Amino acid sequence: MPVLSDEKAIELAEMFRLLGDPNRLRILIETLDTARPVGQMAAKLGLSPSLVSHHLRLLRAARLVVSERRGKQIFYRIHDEHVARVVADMVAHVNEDLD
Amino acid sequence: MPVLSDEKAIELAEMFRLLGDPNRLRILIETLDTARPVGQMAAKLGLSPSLVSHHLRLLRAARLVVSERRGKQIFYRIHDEHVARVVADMVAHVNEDLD
DNA sequence: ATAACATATGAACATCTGTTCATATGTTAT
DNA sequence: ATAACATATGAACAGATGTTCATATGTTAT
Repeated sequence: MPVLSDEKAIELAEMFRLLGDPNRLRILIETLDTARPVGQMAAKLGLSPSLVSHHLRLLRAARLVVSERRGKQIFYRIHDEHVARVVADMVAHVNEDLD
Repeated sequence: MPVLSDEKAIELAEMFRLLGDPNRLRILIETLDTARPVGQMAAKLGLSPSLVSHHLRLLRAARLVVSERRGKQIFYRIHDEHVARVVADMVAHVNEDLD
């Protein structure tokens, strides 16, 4: 992890920033195991479909999730395994507070 | 990655949020390979010592870095390998934009 | 003790960000 | 075409956040 260009740092930070909101993070986590439609996530998480859609737009623009239409619904799933690992590693870190 | 409690989600998001600022992320990355004093990082990154100190306080409070005094200076280094891996994985994701 | 150095802290401000609400777009039925 | 459903979009507002500046604390020398 040597020198990192400022541009890369900004791009990286942008990714992390998107994971930095509780609701947006919960939405992303929902897409980890399988593709899910907006309404289902909204219902499960107790959020308005509008809010979930707003968050998914940001996650999609940052290539953290991908979308696919199936009939009336639009399914979202995680973009790739790297993103899943990022979340998993942070979970491991948080669960390590037994100091 | 099944169900995640709301409290855990908030704690997780807080970690990611801290990595979500470019300057704060660059500071954290400086501490990845070895412990570094505040002034050195400030000089290298072109930031004021005050700003670096503010950011390090947040990173330290969130247990993302640990500090150690050596004489007049205070050295900061990454808290553990999990955090380092989180950053490395996200770097891998960003560098994968060859779709 | 005083000076010089290194870092920390608090307040203040401008900017950014998540959320809500209303409305629009697109899809599948009747 | 119309209705019902699913998601998207835009504006607007309240609250959060990064940065600066001034000042304080702590450390090593003289």
